[in-house]
Amino acid sequence: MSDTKNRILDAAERLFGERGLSATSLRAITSAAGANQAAINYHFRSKEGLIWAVYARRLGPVNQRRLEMLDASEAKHGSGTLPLEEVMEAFVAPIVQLGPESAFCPLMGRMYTEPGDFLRKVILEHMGEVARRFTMAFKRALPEMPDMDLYWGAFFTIGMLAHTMHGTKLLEAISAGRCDPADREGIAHRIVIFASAGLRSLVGLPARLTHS
Amino acid sequence: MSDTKNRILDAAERLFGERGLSATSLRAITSAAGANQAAINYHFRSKEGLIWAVYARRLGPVNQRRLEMLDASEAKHGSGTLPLEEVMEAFVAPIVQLGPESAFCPLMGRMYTEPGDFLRKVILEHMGEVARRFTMAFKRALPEMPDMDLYWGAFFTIGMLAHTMHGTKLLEAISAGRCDPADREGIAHRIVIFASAGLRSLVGLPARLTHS
DNA sequence: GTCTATAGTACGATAGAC
DNA sequence: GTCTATCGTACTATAGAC
Repeated sequence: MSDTKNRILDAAERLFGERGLSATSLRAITSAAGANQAAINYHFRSKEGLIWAVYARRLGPVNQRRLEMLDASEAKHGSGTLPLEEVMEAFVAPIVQLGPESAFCPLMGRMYTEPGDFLRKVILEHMGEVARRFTMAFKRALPEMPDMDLYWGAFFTIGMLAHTMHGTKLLEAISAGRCDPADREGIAHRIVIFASAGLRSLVGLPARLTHS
Repeated sequence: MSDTKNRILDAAERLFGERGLSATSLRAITSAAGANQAAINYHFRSKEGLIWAVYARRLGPVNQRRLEMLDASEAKHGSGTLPLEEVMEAFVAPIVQLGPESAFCPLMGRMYTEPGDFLRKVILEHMGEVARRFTMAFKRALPEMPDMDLYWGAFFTIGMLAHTMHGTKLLEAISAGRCDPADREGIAHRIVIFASAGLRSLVGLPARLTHS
């Protein structure tokens, strides 16, 4: 792959993350990459083609690592029940540990909230296998849990995760700078603990809706 | 307030929510509102002025309701410990129950993730009082909890909430349409239960980080 | 594979009549 | 308070030389 192509991908990843997809012009990207305006059209055909390539370059490895960790957990526990925290960690750790220095994090965090239909195709293409495998795994980890509660819990978990990936400026504001966003292992563990406890708490929810 | 001004606000709220802030042109807004291009400049001075007005119109009432519910809870329990679920409900319910028909929901959901510095000023202006009051309330609900864990938990809770506000298309995809996003009371209760359990689970976390 | 040059369109903002 | 008309700028995409 040409050097120019990679420089464009790097610049696009950073600028898309900082300014959003629609607010980032191809001019700004080629300028930051030290490339010519026409290079994007040559290498990626269009702005959408570039966006697709930016996501594809990072999502593949992250999802591969997720599935590897899940494979390891399933191999370890045979056909028995899977520990919820282990499944959750396989889902959470590979993306959290991209690290705060990765320019891809804000894009990962906005993957589900960026407007436009185009990103949906990216999600469908890249997340299908992960969604299937982890849905099965969560059911093996919480066999007594009704499917509906599990769907809600997975939805909430993805929300926490996306919000955390997008950025920790809000966390620094909330904590007046006392929480350390660079501690990726701590973040991953906190998400695993919080989401696992939250997921378990939804079991048999209707009976508990009377708390108020 | 003039009729045109309100029609512009309604159209802007809807289009900003559907397409994002930077991808929505003032032309599209005035066209949808049946107003003249120049009307936005007359009423709101600029695109940023319009965005500010769109947020201000909805954030005020939501945050007022949050504080009212918190006031009621504090009045009920005197100077004692506050029930965590009650504080959480005061924070969550007023925004969740905007209802899926409210065009403001996606904007609320992207409030923390839309790129650009301008929205930060909106947040600072409108969320300061809520942040102060609820930080104190959560500490009263979980007096034994270290501040740091509480900040993390609040951060995660805001993430779940924002993600849920933004839209439930992902939830419908996950659940194959079997979860009902129109059941706002059910959503609010699920968030309250999930986030409260998650928050409690973070207490004394370091000792439990050895699970893996 | 990289460049220059440009077509064709859309943008935010404003001036000035009514 | 609402209109028409327009300025100046920025955009994506492409054609065609090298």
